[in-house]
Amino acid sequence: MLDAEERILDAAVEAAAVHGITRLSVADVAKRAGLSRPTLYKHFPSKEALIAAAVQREAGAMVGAVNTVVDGIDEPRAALRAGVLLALRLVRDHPLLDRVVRTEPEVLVPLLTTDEGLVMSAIRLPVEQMVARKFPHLDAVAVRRLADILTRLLVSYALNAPDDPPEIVAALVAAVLADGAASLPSIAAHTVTEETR
Amino acid sequence: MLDAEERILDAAVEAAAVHGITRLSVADVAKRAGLSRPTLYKHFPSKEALIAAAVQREAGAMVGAVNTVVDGIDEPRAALRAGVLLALRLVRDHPLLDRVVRTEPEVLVPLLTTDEGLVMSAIRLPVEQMVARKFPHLDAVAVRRLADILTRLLVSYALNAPDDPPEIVAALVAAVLADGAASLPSIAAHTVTEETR
DNA sequence: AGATTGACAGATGTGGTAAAAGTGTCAACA
DNA sequence: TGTTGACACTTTTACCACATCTGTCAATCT
Repeated sequence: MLDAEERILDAAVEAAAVHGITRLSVADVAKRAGLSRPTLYKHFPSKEALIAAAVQREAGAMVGAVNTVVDGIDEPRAALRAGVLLALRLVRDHPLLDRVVRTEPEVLVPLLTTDEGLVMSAIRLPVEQMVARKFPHLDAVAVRRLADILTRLLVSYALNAPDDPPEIVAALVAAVLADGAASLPSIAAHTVTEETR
Repeated sequence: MLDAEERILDAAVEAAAVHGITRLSVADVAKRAGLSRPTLYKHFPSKEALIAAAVQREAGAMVGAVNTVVDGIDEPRAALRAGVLLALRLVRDHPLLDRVVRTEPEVLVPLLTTDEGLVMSAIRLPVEQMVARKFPHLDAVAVRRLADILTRLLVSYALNAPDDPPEIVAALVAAVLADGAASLPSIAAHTVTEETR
């Protein structure tokens, strides 16, 4: 049998994807995990801690996957494009994130505005580390600023799906951030077909 | 005496900045404009039309100001920087916009997500036209994509104020979009002092 | 003993309703 | 012609009874 806490986190993500974040109840999570509420409270001290652990696990998995892809490519612009592409696909295909953005986006507002941009700062850290590894010639300040721009674009694409497919967007962002507007015409239609998995 | 409709729009913006968008009442607007509700309804057929006219006027003024500044500068990167700087200052100093983002950002959610990104598409049009004028060597598709990125960044900065001052952000965005990451180190501290008005 | 659970107290959220405020439109007035 | 008090209708607010949920026991089971 899987680790109990992993099973509980799976149940939490599943329940949230079905009923939404605002309607998430620990009774529902416990039932899906095959145990009762008091047992669940032995593993997680509160509902808030349960949610925090779940989002941390989901976000960590995404960051790890993107990190792996990025580190497997030497050339900065190609690595950037592959990382952005994977990130776009992960957020688009994540059932819970998709559910929240589509049906209850208002819960994201406090995370994006009030809490000093909690989401922004959480995403910016791994993004900044990746940028630092791929653009070693940039100093720390330039890295931070480039990471800020990239983070804002990623959040924007996650909240408001672009018209173009992820392959185009990834190639576009990588081209502009790496080489500026002058490199834009190099993003031709063939990029789509050859990159489509 | 000023034109009645202009006075009504002034009153509407003022009332919304004080009481918020959700608490905006046409009785309040009428009182501030120095007339009664029935008279106000002679000028605007409904509350919805009044709000639409107000945001259209405010947005139009901003777009016009940015357009003027951008068209006064030939060099693309400098024009881009000046336009972004002015846009950042305008949104930061706009009392109503500031009030909405700070105290009732949830009203922005439907505008940014559901309505097919009504705000995004409204802002993208003038941005796209400016980009097309300043980067004439780019084809229509490249212009649209560059404008999309610029629009997303502007909206992001409006919703979530950056750590750096507008002068830095403007120089940064202009440098990256025009020439890519390689041009980043050229954004030094002197840029701030010499640009601060 | 260690893990699990039914059951409880307090907090939180839901549904329904009556009062209040707001919208849009008259006919009457200046 | 331009303005407004007053009206019907809709939407919002305030309240309360009720249901649900959270977090924590002591009791139960293995």
